[in-house]
Amino acid sequence: MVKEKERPLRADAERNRLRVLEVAAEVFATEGLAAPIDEIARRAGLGVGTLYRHFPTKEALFAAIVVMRIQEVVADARAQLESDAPGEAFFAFLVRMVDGWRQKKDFMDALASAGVDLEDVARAKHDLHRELNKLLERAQKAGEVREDVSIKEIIALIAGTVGSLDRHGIAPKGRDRMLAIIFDGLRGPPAVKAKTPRR
Amino acid sequence: MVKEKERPLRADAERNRLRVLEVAAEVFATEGLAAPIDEIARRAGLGVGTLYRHFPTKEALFAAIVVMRIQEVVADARAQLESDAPGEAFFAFLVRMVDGWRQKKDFMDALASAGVDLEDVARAKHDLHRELNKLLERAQKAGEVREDVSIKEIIALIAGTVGSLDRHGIAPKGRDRMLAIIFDGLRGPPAVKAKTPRR
DNA sequence: TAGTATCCGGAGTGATGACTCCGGTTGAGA
DNA sequence: TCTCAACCGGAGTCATCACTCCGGATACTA
Repeated sequence: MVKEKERPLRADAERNRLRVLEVAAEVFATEGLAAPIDEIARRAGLGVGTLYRHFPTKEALFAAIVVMRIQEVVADARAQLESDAPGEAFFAFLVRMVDGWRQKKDFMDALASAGVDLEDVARAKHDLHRELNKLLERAQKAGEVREDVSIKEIIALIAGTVGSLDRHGIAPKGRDRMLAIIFDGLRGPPAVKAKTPRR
Repeated sequence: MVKEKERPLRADAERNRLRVLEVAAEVFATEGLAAPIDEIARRAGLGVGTLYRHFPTKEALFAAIVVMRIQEVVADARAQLESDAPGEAFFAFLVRMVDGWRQKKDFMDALASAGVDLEDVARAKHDLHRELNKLLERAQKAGEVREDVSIKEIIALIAGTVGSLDRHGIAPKGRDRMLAIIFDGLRGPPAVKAKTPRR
């Protein structure tokens, strides 16, 4: 991969780039990935041309946002690694992940492998898995989380649940119960307990 | 609502109607709801006109399939009510629901309130909730499932999880672990246990 | 077997939306 | 201040789809 000589963006260009990113993040979050590019341009007060100069395709724009979001989560995970209560840190992190993702359809769709698959996103996802795994392993070593589960499964569980919340119109109380179920399951033993015995 | 005098469909019409339903179910299941109508018509060996005569809109066609699917699940739930092991019946039912829905994106999208919202679908969903609730309450009375959870939350939990499976590329083993976590959580007590204590 | 209500096929229509192109504008170095 | 590379705006292009329309084909009835 040849590294291009990068000239700093002109002031107006830089300003517009950030504005597009900001507006697009909001629009995708509320309207979903199906939101028209023209709408984003309109809300940002820019022409579509400008938008396409900064991000060559809609997918690229979306990917940029996703990478941004993932990096936020990674930073959060790193912060939790400072905590000296592994279990608490782990579960608190999951709760924050749920709150942070709620109503961010864009991110939900994307964390999954479906859809966007650019190099940047792949790298960000890799980082995410690595950091979360640290958090998980620490909690497992402390005996606070069952041993037989992988971070991939936990992400799927949480992401799926978050996605379900608005799709099924679940109220905050329901959300708490759903999380409680998952958390209890995560704490519980590796289910050595046989299937519910027949009476 | 005025009831129309219904004349039985002509033989060829009836045949085509069923064929459309069958093909559309398969196409939606594999390609998702975004699959073009023309593609369905092509695979069914029919013109689009024929298709639109039987189902006035794409949404109506989709709704018909969803109703069909829900009715299958409802029938399954009713069968489980015959069992004399409430807990086992309940969990076995959930497992079958997961297997049945896997890779049926159409159904997944639709069970959620988002999207289709025709009367027929609403009624079918209502039936589904009613029957599953019987199954749940029976299991709860038998002490096999925690008391504080509603059927709506369980459906959201299962639907979300199923949706996650292929989006996150989870292998069968991972799926089993995810289900084990949820099931353990469902069996466990209403989490009276305080938050993980700080050391 | 003829007559006709019903049904079929698929070209055509209109709407939508991603993306391009280029004449006009602007920031910043000399 | 002058100059021009870099940037902007948005009308226009092209592809995709849901859905319509109507001349021709087909299944029932008498």
